[in-house]
Amino acid sequence: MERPPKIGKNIQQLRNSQGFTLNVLSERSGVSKAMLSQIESDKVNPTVATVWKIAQGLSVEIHALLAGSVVPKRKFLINRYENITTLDTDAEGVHVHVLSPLSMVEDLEMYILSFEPKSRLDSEAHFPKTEEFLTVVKGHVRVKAGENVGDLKKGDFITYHCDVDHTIENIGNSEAKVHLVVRYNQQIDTTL
Amino acid sequence: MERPPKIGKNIQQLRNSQGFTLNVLSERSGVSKAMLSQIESDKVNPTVATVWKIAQGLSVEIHALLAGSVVPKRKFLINRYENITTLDTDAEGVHVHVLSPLSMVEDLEMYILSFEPKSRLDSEAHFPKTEEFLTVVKGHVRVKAGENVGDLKKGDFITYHCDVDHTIENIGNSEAKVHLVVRYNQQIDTTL
DNA sequence: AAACCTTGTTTACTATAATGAAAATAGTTT
DNA sequence: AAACTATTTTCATTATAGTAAACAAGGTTT
Repeated sequence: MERPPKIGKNIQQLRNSQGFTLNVLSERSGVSKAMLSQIESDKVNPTVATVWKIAQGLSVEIHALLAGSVVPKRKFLINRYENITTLDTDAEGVHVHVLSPLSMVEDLEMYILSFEPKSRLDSEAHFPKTEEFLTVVKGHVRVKAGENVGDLKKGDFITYHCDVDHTIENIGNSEAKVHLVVRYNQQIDTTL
Repeated sequence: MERPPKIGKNIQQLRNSQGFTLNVLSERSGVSKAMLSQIESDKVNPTVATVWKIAQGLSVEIHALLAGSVVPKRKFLINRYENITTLDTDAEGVHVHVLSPLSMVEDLEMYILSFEPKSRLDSEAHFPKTEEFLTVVKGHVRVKAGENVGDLKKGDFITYHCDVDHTIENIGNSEAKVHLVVRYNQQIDTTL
């Protein structure tokens, strides 16, 4: 996005798709229909509060209205096993395979983690709102996130927030392997 | 988010974290420092265009500034293998394990797909901007997305947009298994 | 086709976002 | 601590977002 987003079309499209008239949306959102009309034709420069009220009336996130009409780039990227970068962690016996090359996706990272017997990976609290999604591919692991603990076996799935210290450890006596998705919600949280 | 977002703290925090003064940010963004000061203390109700300019000056997406200060719910949800819902698809020999229960995550879905020999899964074009991230856990598969084709073996990773018809098929003579992440970018696209 | 209704636009006005300059506050140096 | 500098806040003014009411355009009904 190189210039301020034109949100008029987005709003109009959403309004029409839900079959709302300007009057209806005006009632639902608390924004005058005159303003709605002008916003839809990009004649004015609405405030955040107004756009937010419109989003409420349309039952969508404000992001949906601000999204620029960017032509989707059609992606088709293969990352071969032999090309996958393998990080050796500071933790003994833990190997990290980075599936998603950096900048492939804005806010998602995917890894395969392999744990030798009795090895563990300690992570400090990430940025607020970061969450991890872990699927056990092989073996037995224990996941701790803050106060919480869970033992998992092959095929189990867990999701947790990682704004607290968390660890993954191999509790079996053979190699363990997990598939890990980390989502960075780069939203700023002021409550911390 | 139940009321219009208070963006002042977000901006101030980001500005400070980058070591910018109001003057610097004013120059970088083209917004007067007086306005910046008032916005940061939530005394005014800025325009979308203004907030967007500030985001530019801070080198972040506008979304980062609008994010509400919601207290993060700390998630720790385990989905045991035996409880995982298994869908039998219309496709013969393809089994879908839904790792992430619906509504666990807004816009991410995770699956383990198992393919008996010679089986395949055809998917129609999803909503615009949907992307899939596939890791081969076992066996050999061929992925097609529109014009593109790729053969993958265990450990390979691929990401592709799926606003076109796409298929995943087992091209080996034993069971194949893949880990699939689907991300629904529910942003509105006006160019279609 | 005139009267009526429904939906969207334009107009006149008010409230307030945005600006530049001045005042205040905080932080350093002599 | 006074003098100086850097940073933020307040003030007075201008530009414009937002509103309510009138207007215009399209479609139905009688």
